[in-house]
This record gives sequence, structure tokens and C-alpha cells, in this order.
Amino acid sequence: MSSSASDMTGPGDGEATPARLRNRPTRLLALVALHSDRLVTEGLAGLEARRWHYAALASLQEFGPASQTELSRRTRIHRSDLVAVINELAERGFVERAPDPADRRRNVITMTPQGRGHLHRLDDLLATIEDDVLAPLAPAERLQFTELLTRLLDHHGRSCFRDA
Amino acid sequence: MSSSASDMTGPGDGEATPARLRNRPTRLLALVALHSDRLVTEGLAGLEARRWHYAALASLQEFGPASQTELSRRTRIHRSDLVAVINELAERGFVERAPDPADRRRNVITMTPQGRGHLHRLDDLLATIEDDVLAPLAPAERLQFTELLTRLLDHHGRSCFRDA
DNA sequence: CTAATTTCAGTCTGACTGAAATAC
DNA sequence: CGTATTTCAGTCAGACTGAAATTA
Repeated sequence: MSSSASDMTGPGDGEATPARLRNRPTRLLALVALHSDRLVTEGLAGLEARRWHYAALASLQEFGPASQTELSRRTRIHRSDLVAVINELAERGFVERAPDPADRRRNVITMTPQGRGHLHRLDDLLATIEDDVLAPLAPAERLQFTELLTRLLDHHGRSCFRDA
Repeated sequence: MSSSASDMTGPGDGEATPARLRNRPTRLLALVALHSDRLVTEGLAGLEARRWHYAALASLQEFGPASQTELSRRTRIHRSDLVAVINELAERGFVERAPDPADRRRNVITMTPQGRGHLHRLDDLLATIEDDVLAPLAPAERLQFTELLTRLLDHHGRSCFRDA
């Protein structure tokens, strides 16, 4: 087993010193995600938005009004953090928070037309940012990258995240 | 309101409401990286290590002794945070911190034999964790995933990160 | 009474900023 | 003097915990 670790892409180093850091997928993932998150955060800041704003609005658009726990489950925003997100969105008139008549413990969160407009702007912005993040990849590779990420998320997301 | 938001999960919605959240690569990336980071952090905690410990040791192994700024550049650990990392590694005898005789502002960080042993343990552990993270991907897909990430990192890393 | 929902207060970690101390 | 290196104190955001208030 002496030469077991010396395979890989290395341009011929006989030693057992592969490029650990460069080839650790978990590290690559962390660094790329860090950079991606930074671009997204900076971009959204230009519209005074945060990542969670988009997630909440997009979920409301896709699946309709929801209670906060329901929204939390769908967006994976922690319930505690969702409070502030809804506050910020409601302040600007993008969502409405109304008590659920059927269960007055709940708030029903509904997107407003202004919210739809805001979501549309965020969508356009994110498309631009994603184009930047994925710049070095050809269109087919972008699809593949997304597909691989989706498979990874599905595998872990279902079992590990608090989902359903 | 009107029924304009009633598209939903249906696979055949002709409307302009794609599954935004599920298909945003930046979001997928963030979620997958979050989960990956969590597994790595938890795994390393079992050996009382952190991610930066591995990065520092691996860099020292690959490129030899270095000053802290140099190490910071190579590992992308912020100089301020590197101080604590080196402290922790030096405390356990994995690295040595000695003033550079050529420039006494600098410390030269050198890995010890115990450090090499520790790095080896971390390497084995990380291999296991990565196998878990990438579980749903076939071997060829794992290579491809890594390759795509590498291309993304190279593209952005060179230009954007404080590198050289 | 127990259980669920929203909310608040606070913790912990990673990434980062700014400045002091030391040496060039 | 200005510049580079290490170090420290502190900020900021995201993810999370625990518990109070309200209602079922």
C-alpha cells in the first residue's frame, strides 16, 4: 500500500504528497460557496435585500401563502431568524402578516403585488450573479453542475435537514 | 386576490414560474456546502481538530515551512485567525513557531513529526467524510464534480481572493 | 394538562476590520 | 520616516438554542 495515495492528476510526483488542499472536494465546495455567497450577498445588498428575502418571496410565489413554520420548513430559514425576515419584508410592503382565522397561533404570510415586483427584480439580479459565478463553465456544464448539486442536496437534505 | 399564484408544484406548468429555489445554483451551492461543512466540522471535532488545522498542516506538508503571512496566503486563513490556529497546533506539538533569523518580524512555522502523524489521521478521516458527502455520486461523477469546482475556484480565486 | 406557533434573548462560529507592537 | 509582520480586540452575519407568551 505504499503507492496507494499517489494516483490522481499529479504531473508525476513519486512521493505520497498529492495536492491535498486543491483536491479535497469539501474544501473546494467551501471555498466556491464562500465566494458565491459573497457575490450574492453583495449583489442583493444593492437592492437592500438579503438571501433570505429572496428565499421567502420565491417560496411564497411558488407555493402560495404559508404560516411561518411552514415557510421555515420550505426555505430552511430557522424559525427564529424568519421573524426578522418577515418583519423586514412586511415593513416594505412585500408581504402581509395576518393571523390565521382557523388557528390564531399562526400568522399567514402572503405576498403582495409589490412583493411580486421585488421578487422579479431579485430574480433578474440573481440570474446575472449566477452568470458571473458560473462564468467559466459552458452551458452544458452548468446544467451538469446544478444536477450534481441537486442530487447531493436531495440525498442529504431528505435525511439530514429538518424537512418533512 | 386573483388566482395568478396558483401554479404550484405541478410538473406541467406552462407559466413563467420555474422552481426558482430548487434550481438556483448559488442556493444549491450554499446548502450543499453548509451540510458538507457541518459533517467536516463534526468529524474533525472527534479528533479535536478544526478545518483550519488541516489546511495549515496540509500546506506545510506540501510546500514546507512558511511565515504566517505566507501560510495565510496559501491556506486562505485570515492572518488574524491564523494566530489562534498556530497557537493550537503548537500547543499540541504539531508545529513549531520560531523567529526567522533573516527577518525577525517573521515567525517560521514548521511541521513536526507528530504534526505529520496528525495530518495523516486527519487525511484518513476526511476521506471517510468526503465519501459520505459524495455518496450519491458515482466515481466518475465525483471526479467531474471536483473538476468543475476546481475550474470555478481557479477562475474566481485568481482574480478575486487576496492571493498574490 | 400537553402541544404547537411565534417571538425574543442570547450563544457560537467563521470571516473580517483596525490598530498596536515590533522589526525592517 | 514609511512599510511589513504578528497579534489582539472587536464587529458582523448566519445558524442555532432555550424559553416566554399565546392559543389549541
